[in-house]
Amino acid sequence: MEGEPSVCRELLQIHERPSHPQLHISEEDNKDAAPSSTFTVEEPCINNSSEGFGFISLNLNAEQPSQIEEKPLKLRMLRIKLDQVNEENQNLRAMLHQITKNYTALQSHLLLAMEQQQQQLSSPRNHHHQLQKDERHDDMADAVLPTRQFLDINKPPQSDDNIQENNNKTNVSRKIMSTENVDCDETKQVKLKLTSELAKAVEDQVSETTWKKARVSIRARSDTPLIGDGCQWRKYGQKIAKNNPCPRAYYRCTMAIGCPVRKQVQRCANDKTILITTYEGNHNHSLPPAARAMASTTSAALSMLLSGSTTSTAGTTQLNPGLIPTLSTSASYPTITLDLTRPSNSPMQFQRPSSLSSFPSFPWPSYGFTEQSIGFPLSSKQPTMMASEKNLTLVDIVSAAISKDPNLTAALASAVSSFKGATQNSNNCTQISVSGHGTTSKTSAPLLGSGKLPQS
DNA sequence: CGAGTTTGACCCGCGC
DNA sequence: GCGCGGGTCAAACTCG
Repeated sequence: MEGEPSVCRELLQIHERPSHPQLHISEEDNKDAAPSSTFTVEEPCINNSSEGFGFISLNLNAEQPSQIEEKPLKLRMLRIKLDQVNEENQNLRAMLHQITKNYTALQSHLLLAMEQQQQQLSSPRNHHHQLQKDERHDDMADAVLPTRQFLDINKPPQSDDNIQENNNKTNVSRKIMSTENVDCDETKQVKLKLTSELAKAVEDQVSETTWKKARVSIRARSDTPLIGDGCQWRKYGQKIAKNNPCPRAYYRCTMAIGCPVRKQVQRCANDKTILITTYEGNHNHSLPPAARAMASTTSAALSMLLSGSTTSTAGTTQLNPGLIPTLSTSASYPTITLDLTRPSNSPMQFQRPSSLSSFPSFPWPSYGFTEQSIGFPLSSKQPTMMASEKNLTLVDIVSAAISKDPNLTAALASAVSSFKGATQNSNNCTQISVSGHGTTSKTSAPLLGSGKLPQS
């Protein structure tokens, strides 16, 4: 930098690295600069015609050289420094604008992917084809959606310092609740953003659970022994539990060695068409897209349970008669149950594809599922009816349930709110049950990678 | 033959 | 300490 007008060199360097347009002028540099030099600071600005930053020139010294000589050099230096600060401020503002822009674009992309997934659920013939697309979308969604798996257990107790943070997270939930009824593009964007915030909050909150073990239980009608959930399981035991003639099967996740996630599958004693699947533990590996959706869903449910963050009445006011949270103190561990077996008065209509119009009408409305998409009804006369396409997964049921119907989220909130009060009277043995719309499923395909179905 | 299931035995926590 | 019940283990078994 010796003996040359360093400011000009600096500006050249700035042009060469527009992504980091920092102007650095030291006093040493200006000692070498000729007194008559014109100092030019370029301010970054948003270039609308192309991506990245553009520049506008700001000439700081329009004075004549003779006038410059009259002013102390220190004043000019201060002015330059001031403009440096302004420039940095502008730069940060521009970067923020760009990030916001990218974020919005990403959200739109995610929304589009979610809509495509819903369409895919409605048209099972495209199911396989769409799976590949979804996988690509899912890679992108990884940056937004939480990767927290089914549950977190054995986490350290929540400290008092986290209470304020939790309150903030609670506000995120409330914000989502409060926007449920508004339906416009802008609101969709806001909701999507808030959902993302909630997902992050979920991830944080779940890790702060005060309970050693917590579970998510899902009740769904199914004639088959298992409902696929995107994961690979191995049965390691079976037991006849008390007060239930139906055996309880124990499964362990085999997608990775040492994965601690387990699940129990048992039919309801009162209604044997209801299959109760209970998840426990936290995957120690990456999940396939379907299982990841399930993980997000169950984590969200569990998070609501663990945070007790639903003192807001926004959720309860939107409950429809089919979403009736109930409380039980029979569970050994804190358990949140998503009951997808009860019918509701949802305005969403059950769309029957024309190809199945000969089948009788079933009373269970669904979260946008068609009979075809959920693989139902399947009579014994049609045992080979699109087995792969009709593999309704638990992911489909629960994810669609929550994404399609905000009332289920509200129901969760309401249930947790009730639970919060209930836990004051009972110790860690409270079970929450949240009833959603009735969905009945019948799957013909086994679980991923599992060659055999358990004979429970 | 390997992967997955079955099933009786065993372990462990909890209540009395 | 004892019994009960839920959960897990592991050898035997099944299946492709």
